[in-house]
Amino acid sequence: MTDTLAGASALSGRGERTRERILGAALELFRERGYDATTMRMIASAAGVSLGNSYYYFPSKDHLVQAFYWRMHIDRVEASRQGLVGERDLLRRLRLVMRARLDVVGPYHAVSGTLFRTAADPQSPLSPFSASSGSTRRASIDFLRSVVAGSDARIPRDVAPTLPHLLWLYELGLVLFWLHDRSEHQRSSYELVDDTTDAIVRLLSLANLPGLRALRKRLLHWVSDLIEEPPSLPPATTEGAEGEVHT
Amino acid sequence: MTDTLAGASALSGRGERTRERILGAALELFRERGYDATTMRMIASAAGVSLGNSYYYFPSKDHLVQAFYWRMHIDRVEASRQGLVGERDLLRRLRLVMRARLDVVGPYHAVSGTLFRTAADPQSPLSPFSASSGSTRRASIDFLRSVVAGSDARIPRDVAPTLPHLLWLYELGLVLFWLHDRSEHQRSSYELVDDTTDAIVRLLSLANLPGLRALRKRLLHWVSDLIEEPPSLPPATTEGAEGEVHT
DNA sequence: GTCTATAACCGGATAGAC
DNA sequence: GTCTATCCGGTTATAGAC
Repeated sequence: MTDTLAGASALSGRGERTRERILGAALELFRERGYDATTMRMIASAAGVSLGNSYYYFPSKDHLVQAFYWRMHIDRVEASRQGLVGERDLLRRLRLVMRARLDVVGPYHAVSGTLFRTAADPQSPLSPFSASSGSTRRASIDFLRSVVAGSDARIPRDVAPTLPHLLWLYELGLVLFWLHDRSEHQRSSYELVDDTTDAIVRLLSLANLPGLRALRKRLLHWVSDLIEEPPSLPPATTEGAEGEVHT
Repeated sequence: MTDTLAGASALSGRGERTRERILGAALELFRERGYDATTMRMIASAAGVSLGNSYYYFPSKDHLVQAFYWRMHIDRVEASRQGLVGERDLLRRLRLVMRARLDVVGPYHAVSGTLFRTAADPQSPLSPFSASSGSTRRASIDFLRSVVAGSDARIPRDVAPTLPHLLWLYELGLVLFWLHDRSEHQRSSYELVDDTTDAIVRLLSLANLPGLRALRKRLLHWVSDLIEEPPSLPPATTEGAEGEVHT
């Protein structure tokens, strides 16, 4: 139950539209003025609602960021849809979706550092690894799984189940690089996509080489350590008790 | 001039002691209650100074975190000193200093996520890549250079100049893993140190293999992209004009 | 359930007097 | 260098309207 908030949830038509107006105003202001310089009071007035009402839909400023992540996921899936149809080559499919990933966040490059700030804290609900990021995380991993599954590549049996998680981690690293990318239009990041997707596909085809088998075991071990779902919370508590960090 | 603040700077004896009292109180409170729950008012009163006076020494709460980073660097160098004496084996030297890195931050594990939060923003002066982190960054890289130089390992000519930077990046990744490490006493992170320092030394000895030469070029290219000193600011401005993100 | 309006609290940051 | 007073914005609380 810590997890429902990402998407549209169950809101009547009117509420839905209000929520959308607030989120839209927020994202626009974030892009224009940055995160810190955008006050909740501004967002409310730009959306034409009261401050209190903003908090009705988004319990905190951070929740707007969470909604932003979800939006980016949706947009990215949408942006890749066309290109994926009929494309069976794994390299091309990976390149496509990773480029799409960068495309959708592109307009937010200047703010993204600040937006991701909170996400860097593992204790924060906004951490990509947290329970409350679960829906976005799972949706992303599922998407990546479908990207692989839709290709004609043969994936080694033991790698297959972990591969989507690995790709998700890779994507996280990519975004981290992108954040620090000072080249114009983040061209470097796009080049990095080309280079690394290529490397990934190569490594996959080499994974059966005896010399790499040990390394592969190691890698899978470490990834599972990191990716493992956090221990489920005691069943008693129902509220969003994420560890009282944000007091 | 954006860079002086990390260490002790030029303060009279009294100021020096006051600064130290404030920093000490802050770090203690951070460990005990976490970053967010520790208010500047608490820090000031624990240090026996007024709120305003705290701000005289640390222009923002973030600056306390910057001082924390510097302190960690110092402590880590100190913690490694003994063990490095007389040790010429590169693997052992690396393992030693990386373990020391984890040792010194250990007591801060619970808070570190929050402390590193701001650091995740590339625009923030606290970013490890920023100009104002320059002194700590350079000191760390210099230290790593000395760790390599003090060993009897032969480093390929083209790798040698970049190796300290590479190790610094590796260390960053290590700390990132450590942040998310939920094993008791972060044992996983220590195992990761053992595994990866080993891998690094192996890779170094293999770097001359023809198959790896292209990969090496690639890697060095990407690292230089990331590590490159940010373009120096226009000479006119003297103040800490880091990009007005924190308003 | 959706929304407004308003006041208040709290903590980071600043101004300016001593 | 040190203080007190004040501002500003995220957040909460309340009380009530549609």
